Amino acid sequence: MSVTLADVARRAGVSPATASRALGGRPHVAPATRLRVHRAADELQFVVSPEASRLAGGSGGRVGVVVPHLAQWSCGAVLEGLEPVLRGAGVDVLLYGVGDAAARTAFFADLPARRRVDALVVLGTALDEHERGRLELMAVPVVAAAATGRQPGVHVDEHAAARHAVDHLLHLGHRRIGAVAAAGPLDGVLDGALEAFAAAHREALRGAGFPHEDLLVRVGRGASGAAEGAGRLLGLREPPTAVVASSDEVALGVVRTLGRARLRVPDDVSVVGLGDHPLAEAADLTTVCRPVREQGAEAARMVLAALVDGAVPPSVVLPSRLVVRGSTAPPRSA
Amino acid sequence: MSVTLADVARRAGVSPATASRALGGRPHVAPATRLRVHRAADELQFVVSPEASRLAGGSGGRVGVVVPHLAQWSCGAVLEGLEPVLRGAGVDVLLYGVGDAAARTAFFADLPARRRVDALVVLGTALDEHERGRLELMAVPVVAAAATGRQPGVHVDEHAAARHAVDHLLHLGHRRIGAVAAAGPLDGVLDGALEAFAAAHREALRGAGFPHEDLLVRVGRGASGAAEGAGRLLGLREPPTAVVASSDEVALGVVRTLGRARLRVPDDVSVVGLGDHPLAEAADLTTVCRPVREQGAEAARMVLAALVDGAVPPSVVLPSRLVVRGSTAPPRSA
DNA sequence: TTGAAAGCGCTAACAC
DNA sequence: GTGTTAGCGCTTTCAA
Repeated sequence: MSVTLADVARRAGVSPATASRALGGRPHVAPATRLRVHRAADELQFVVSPEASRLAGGSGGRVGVVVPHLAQWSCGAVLEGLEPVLRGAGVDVLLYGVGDAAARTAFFADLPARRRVDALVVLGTALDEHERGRLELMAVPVVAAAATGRQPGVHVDEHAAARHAVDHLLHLGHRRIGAVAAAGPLDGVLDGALEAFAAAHREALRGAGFPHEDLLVRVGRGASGAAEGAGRLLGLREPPTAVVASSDEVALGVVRTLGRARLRVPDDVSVVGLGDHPLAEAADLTTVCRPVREQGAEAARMVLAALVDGAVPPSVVLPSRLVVRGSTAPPRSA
Repeated sequence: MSVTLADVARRAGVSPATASRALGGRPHVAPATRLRVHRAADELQFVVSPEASRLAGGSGGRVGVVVPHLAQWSCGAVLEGLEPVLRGAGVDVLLYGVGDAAARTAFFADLPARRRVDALVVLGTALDEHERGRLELMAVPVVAAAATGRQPGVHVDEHAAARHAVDHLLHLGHRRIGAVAAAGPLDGVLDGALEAFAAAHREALRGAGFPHEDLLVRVGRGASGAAEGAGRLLGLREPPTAVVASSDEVALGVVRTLGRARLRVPDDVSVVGLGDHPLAEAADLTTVCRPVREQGAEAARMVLAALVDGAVPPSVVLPSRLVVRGSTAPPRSA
């Protein structure tokens, strides 16, 4: 079969216990012995059996990541930040997709992660009361990586992000700033984010003393939602000179609809997105960058800490940052 | 501590051995006994310890997924297809990111998956000789889910995909069809895909009897690459009336550059992408859809099969499909 | 059909 | 510093 620790010990001329200590980096091993053991392990291409190790009370952490929409770039980006930190600390990363409702229900009903992971990271999705209760049953630390939310974890201030966008347009001299709110990059799951978006738009305009009524349109997701939103804004008696969208995806849809109506961006209408989608640069879209990768890394650090003392560290809110590109300009009249 | 099998056995009034058989669905257990054991397990909320189970020779599959770029939507989509199939079969999915070169080298050097997984799925990346050798050392089935490639697994015919795109333009009446080849959605890792793209473009034009020299430009990745590509095509003595891009990302960059040059899509120039990016619909981009999700699901089925009989089933090539949207039209003169 | 016993490969006390 | 001993929680012969 496979090479075992006993093999290594024999070859190094020590007992399994010593070999274990040496390989595990634990104290009370003479440097020379440690070296011999390591050499033997290398020669034999030994790798510890995680099952045996854990069963015997060893460390070997594993964290489960609960992901709603893997194909969503932001989830991937968070994972991309998360994974190296975790793996660097020697912990395995288990994936649990809860994309459709059925899978989600099944996950929380069966808790397949039970006894398989030592901690959980929940990406970009708000848990309801019942789900939270189920997770508690696992008795492992849970950290969230999502939009502003009540669960302990790493969040991004969606309200501030939206404010950045609107403030940028106000700063450029726009007064009538439309807003298209559609299910965002996280696909309606960050419901809180949408509210924050609406509130930020209202506050910013009201604060500047400009009207905001009718300037926010709520639409369905996808290309059709964006098109509808742009259409409704355009149909206004006095159409806005600028538009903020609840996500870059929506923003791109708006740009396209504008183009169809023979309106140029940014000459005729400015558009700002939210999220700094990988394609935003190619599309030359002004947007607000959320530090998604960093969010993942930070969440990873939090679980790591939780793995040590069993308690989840205090929540963190990461800042977002305006990225000015070519889709915004001062209004025509200015 | 946790509820153990022994607890369940005691409560059901049987021996651990019987409880194990009953819970494991193995034969030689009286129906009544089986029922009692299951009931006891439910009442105690018992979940087997995977470590102990595996250590003792039980089943409990785990497959590792090696992913180059998690934030790339296509990787996420493949994962989204893969994960439910695997988890549905009761196997855990472990994530191994090999994004940057360092992580990649480290992965193949340390083989951290060794002894931790029973099979491996490699997403969208070609392995070199050495890497393949390292993987072999793990002595587990490996299936690829990538572009056309030599490794056994699930592939997509990149050549055919590019042909769909060019043929569509030819069909519309275009004769001068430019091609912008940049590191695609999988970021240069599918090197083979780029060659297939170039070859398909050349073949299609040559087959139709049209010139193709100078009509293919190879550029760097990112927005600047796309811009450069479009620029070079536009700078030709006789610029193309249509452009195919090696990915939707690049296509969008081309569209943007065209717009800056005051050229309308598709009125002045048609543009086709490759990949059916989630944003392609919002951007109204004609493209070729690769069945990424299905690719993941199929790969999952292959590993599942491999887990049973230890051998990887024969490779599969999935078809791609043209998706006509608003970025293509007959040429002006037509 | 069921139970008893023997490990799977490792780590953690506790002796030396 | 190092070896010895005793399990971790399960599955699996082998006997009953």
